[in-house]
Amino acid sequence: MKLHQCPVASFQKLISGKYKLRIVWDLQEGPRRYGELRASLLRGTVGTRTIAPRVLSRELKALTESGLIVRKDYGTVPPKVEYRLTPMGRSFIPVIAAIRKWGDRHLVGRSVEAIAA
Amino acid sequence: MKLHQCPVASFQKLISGKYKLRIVWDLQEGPRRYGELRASLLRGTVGTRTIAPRVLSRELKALTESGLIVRKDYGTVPPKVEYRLTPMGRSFIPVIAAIRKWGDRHLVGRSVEAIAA
DNA sequence: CAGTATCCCTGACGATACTG
DNA sequence: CAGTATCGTCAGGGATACTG
Repeated sequence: MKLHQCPVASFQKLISGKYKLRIVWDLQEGPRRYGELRASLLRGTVGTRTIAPRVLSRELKALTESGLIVRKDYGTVPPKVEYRLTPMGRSFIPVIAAIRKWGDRHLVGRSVEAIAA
Repeated sequence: MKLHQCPVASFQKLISGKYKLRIVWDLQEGPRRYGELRASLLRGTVGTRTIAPRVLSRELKALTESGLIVRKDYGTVPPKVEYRLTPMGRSFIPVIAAIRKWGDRHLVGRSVEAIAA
C-alpha cells in the first residue's frame, strides 16, 4: 500500500494510537522494558488505570514495523525485552518536542470548556 | 472535563480526525469556504473520492470549539461561510510545518512495506 | 515478565438522501 | 451552498483470562 503524498496523512498513520507518541518520547532517555513503558504511560494518564496489554503490544509492534523503534529480546527466563529508538526514531524527537512546547503554551491547564469558550 | 497534564495527549485529542491538521494547514493561505476546503482536501487524498459532509462538518465544528479556527457566516442566500485561523491557530502552523518537514524526509515516497522492511 | 486470546463496545468514517 | 439526518461498517481501545 502506497502512502499518501501528503506527509501529514502519513504522519497521522504513523502515530495513530493512544500511546505511540508518548512511547517514542519516553524512549529518548534510553532503552526501556515492556513493563517500564507501561508503568510510565500510566503515570500522567488521567482516565485509565490499566493499559490493556493487547493495546500496548500492538502499538509497540507497529512502531517497530514503522522503523521508529527496535525490539531487543534477551531470550532469558523470565523474559526480558527492551525497546529503544532507531536513528529514525531519534530524528522524530524534535517534532514531538515542538508538539509538547506548543501544547504546554496553549493547552495544558485549560479545560475543554475553557478552550471552547 | 479536564485535559490531561500531558501536552501530547491534549494535542492528540485536539487534532484527532482525518482532516483537522490539513484543514489548519490549508487555512494558512487565507480564509476558505466550506466547498473550497472540501475540494482542497480531496486533492492529495488517495483512498477517498468523496468526503462525507457529516465528517467535514464535524471536524470544522471541533476546530472552532477548540479555538483554532473561526467560522464566519455571511448570512446570504445562497449561503456563504468562511473559515479562517485564529491567532492560536496561526501559532500552530510551525508545528505542522515541523511535522511536514519530517514527513517529507522520512515518509513520503516510501511504501508501508518499505518502512517495515 | 512479556506478552497472546477472547469478548465487547464506542466512535470515526463512508455513503446517500434531504433541507434552509 | 453549506450543511443535517440516517444508516451501516470497521478499527481502536478496554477488561479479563491465560501462557511460554
